Amino acid sequence: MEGSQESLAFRELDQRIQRWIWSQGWNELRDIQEAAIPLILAAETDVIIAAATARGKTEAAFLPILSALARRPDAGVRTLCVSPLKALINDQFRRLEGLCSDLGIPLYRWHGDVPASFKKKLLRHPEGVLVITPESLEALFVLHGSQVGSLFEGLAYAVIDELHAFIGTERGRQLQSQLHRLELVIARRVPRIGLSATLGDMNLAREFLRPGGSAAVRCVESSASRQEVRLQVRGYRRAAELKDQLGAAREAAEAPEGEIASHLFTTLRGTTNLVFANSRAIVEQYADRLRRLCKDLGVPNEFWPHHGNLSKGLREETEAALKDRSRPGTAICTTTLELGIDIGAIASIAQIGAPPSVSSTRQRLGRSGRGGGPAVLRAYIVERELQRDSPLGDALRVQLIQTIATIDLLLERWCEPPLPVALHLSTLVQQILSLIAQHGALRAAPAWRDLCERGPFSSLRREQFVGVLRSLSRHGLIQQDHSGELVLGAVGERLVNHYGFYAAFTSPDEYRIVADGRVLGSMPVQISLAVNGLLIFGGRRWRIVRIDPQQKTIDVQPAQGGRPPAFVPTEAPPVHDALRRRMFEIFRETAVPTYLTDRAMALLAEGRDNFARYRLAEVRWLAEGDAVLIFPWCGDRILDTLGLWMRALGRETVSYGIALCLARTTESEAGHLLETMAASEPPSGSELARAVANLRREKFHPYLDEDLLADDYATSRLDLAGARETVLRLLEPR
DNA sequence: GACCTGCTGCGGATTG
Repeated sequence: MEGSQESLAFRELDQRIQRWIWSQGWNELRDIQEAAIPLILAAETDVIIAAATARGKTEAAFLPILSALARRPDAGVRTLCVSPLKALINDQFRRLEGLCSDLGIPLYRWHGDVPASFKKKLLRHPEGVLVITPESLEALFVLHGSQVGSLFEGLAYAVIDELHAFIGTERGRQLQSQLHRLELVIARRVPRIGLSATLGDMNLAREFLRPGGSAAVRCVESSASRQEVRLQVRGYRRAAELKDQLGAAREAAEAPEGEIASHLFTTLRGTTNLVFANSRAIVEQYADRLRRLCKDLGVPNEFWPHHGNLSKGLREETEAALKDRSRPGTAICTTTLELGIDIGAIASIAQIGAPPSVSSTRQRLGRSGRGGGPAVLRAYIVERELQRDSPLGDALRVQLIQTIATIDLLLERWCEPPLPVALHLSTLVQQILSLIAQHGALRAAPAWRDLCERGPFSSLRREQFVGVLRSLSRHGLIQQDHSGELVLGAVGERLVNHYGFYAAFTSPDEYRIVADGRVLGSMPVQISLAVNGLLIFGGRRWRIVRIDPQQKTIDVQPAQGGRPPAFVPTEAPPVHDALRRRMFEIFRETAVPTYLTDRAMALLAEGRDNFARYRLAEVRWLAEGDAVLIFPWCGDRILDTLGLWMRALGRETVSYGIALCLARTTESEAGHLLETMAASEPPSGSELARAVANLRREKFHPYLDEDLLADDYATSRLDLAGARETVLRLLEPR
C-alpha cells in the first residue's frame, strides 16, 4: 500500500473508497487512475480516459465519481453511464456492485433484458448510478418525457463507455443528441467522461465528446510501456480451378483451407485464443473443420464459433469456454469479440484473410498478451495460383501487400480516424420525432436551435432543416396544429409508438434456426433454403426438416454433411487513403519483412515482380483488353468519388479497389478524360450522389426527399477535395 | 465487396 499512501490522488479519494482499494490488495494506482482522479473530482471539465482493454479505465472513472457521490448525497440519478452492449453493462454492473453497496450508493442497470420491475423502481426513486444503452435512454425520453427533468435534476456526471465504438456512427450521433437534450432539460452542463480505446487522433474524440467545446476536454492516456508484438504472416496458394471430364469446375483436393485449419489446430490446441475471420460464413466453415479435427483425433472439442447471427445461448457457450481456466478453448469469431467483453487472458490472435482495417487489428491485438507477455498475431493469407489470364489484382498479391501495409501502420501506431462531417439525416429524423414525443409538441424555431444551431447536427444548413421538416410533413410523420406547433402525424404516431423506434440503425428480417426446441440463431429471409437441405450453423452440421414462413422459423436436425449459409453481405469496409499509399510504397521497396513465412516471401516477390513488369511505379494508367485501369493509389472514398465523377462525364467505371476500371477506352482517351477533369471544377457531391442507385440506406431515409438523401450520401461517402487532388497527382510528370 | 449493436407494454397462463 506504500504507493497508494504516497499518492496524492489516493489521498483525495473518500476514505471508504481508500479502504476498498486496500481490501482489493492493490499496491498502487495505475497511471491513468492517478491522472484521472483529480480531474474528475474537480468536475470542471470533460475528460477522456484512453487505454487498452483491461487497463483499469472503469476504476479510473468510477473511483473518483463514487467518491464525489458519497460525499455529497443528492436526489435523483447522480451518474449516467451509457454503454453500447448489454453484455458490457452486465460486466460493469458486476464490477461496481460491491463497491457501490459498501458506499450505500444504489446501482441500476437498464436494458432490454432487465425486468420492468427494476425500471419502475428507479422511476419511483431515482438515485445513484444508472448504466443504460442508448436505445433504452431513447425509450425513457419517449415514454417518460415529462419525468426526464426530475429524474436527472441531480446529475453530476455522464459517462460514455467504449467511446470509440460510437464515434462516426448513427448511434454515436444519437448519443450526442441525447446528452445535449438531457443538459437542455436540466438547464446545466454536466461533465462528460469518455472511456476509450487508444485512438489515432484524440482531437476527433474530444470533438465528439463535447461538440463545439473540444478545446477544454482533458485527455488522460495510458503511458504504459509499449507491448511487445510477435508477428507471423503465412502465405497460401489456391490452385487454379480444375475441370473434370464433364467440364464442371471443381476445387483442387489440396484446398488451402484444409492446410490452414490443420495449422490452426496444431498451433492453438491446448491454449486459449481468438481466430478472427472476415465473414460469418468463414467462421462457420472453420468452426466445423476444427471441431471435426478434434473428433477425428478422439479428443474433446476446443474450437467454438462466435458471430452476430448465433443465439445468445450459443455465444455464451463460447464465452464460457474462453473464460474457463481449467481447459483450453479457442473462439472462431467476427467483430463480436473485438469489444471489451470480459473473456480473460488470451494466448494469441489469428487473422484469416487480410485484416479489415488498422484500427480493428489494433483492437484485436489488444485482446492478447495480458499480464506483460507479448501479444501474438498470426495472419493467414490465401492468394490464387497465377494463370495466363489472371486478373492484375491477383498478380499483384493485393491481399498480402495490404496485410503488410496494415502491420506497418499498426507498428507506427497510426489508425483510421473516424469521419465527423456526415449529416446523419436519418438520426436527425429520429431525434425530431423523439423531441416531439418528449414534449408533446414542438415549435420549428427551438427545434432548429436545439438540434442544429447549438446541437449535434451543426453541419446542417437552415434550408436543409426546413427541407427535412417539409419531407416529414409530406410523409405524414409530423403536422402543424392550429397554433403553429409541430405534432406527430398519423405515420409518426405509428412509428414512435412501436418499440422498434428507439434504435437509430436498421436490422433485416430474419428466420430463427431451431434444433429440438432450442434456438441456435438467425439467418436473413432472402436465403433460398429447402427442406432436406444441409446446413452448417453454430459450427455443427444440420439437415433442414421444416421451414415455416409464418412463424419465420427453420427446424433442423443433426446431419453428416452441410455448408455454411450465405449470409446477406453488407457493404465492404472502405480502405483508407493512408493504407493504399503505404501499399504503393511497399510495392516499390525491396525490403522483406522478417515475419513472413517462405511462401509469403515468394508471394511478395511475385507481387513486386508483376508491379515492376507493368511499370506501375511510373505508369498511372494502362490498357487491359478494351478497358483502361487507372492506379491512383488512394482510399476507397476518393476512388468511389472519381468513379462517380467519370460517370457524370458519360463514362462507365468499376472500382477494383486497387484500380479504377474505365470500360471501352484507350489509354489516350483516359489521359484526355483526366485532363478534362483537371481543367474543370468537379460537380458538387450532391450532384454526383444523384446518380447513385439506392440512396435509402438508413432507417428513416424512406421519409426524406431525394435531394436531402443526395446531400446525406455526399457528406458520408464522398471526398471531392481528395478526388480533385488525386486527378492533379495522376497528371503530374514523373 | 464486412462486421456489429438495440427495443415496450400488455395480455394471458401459471404458481404460491
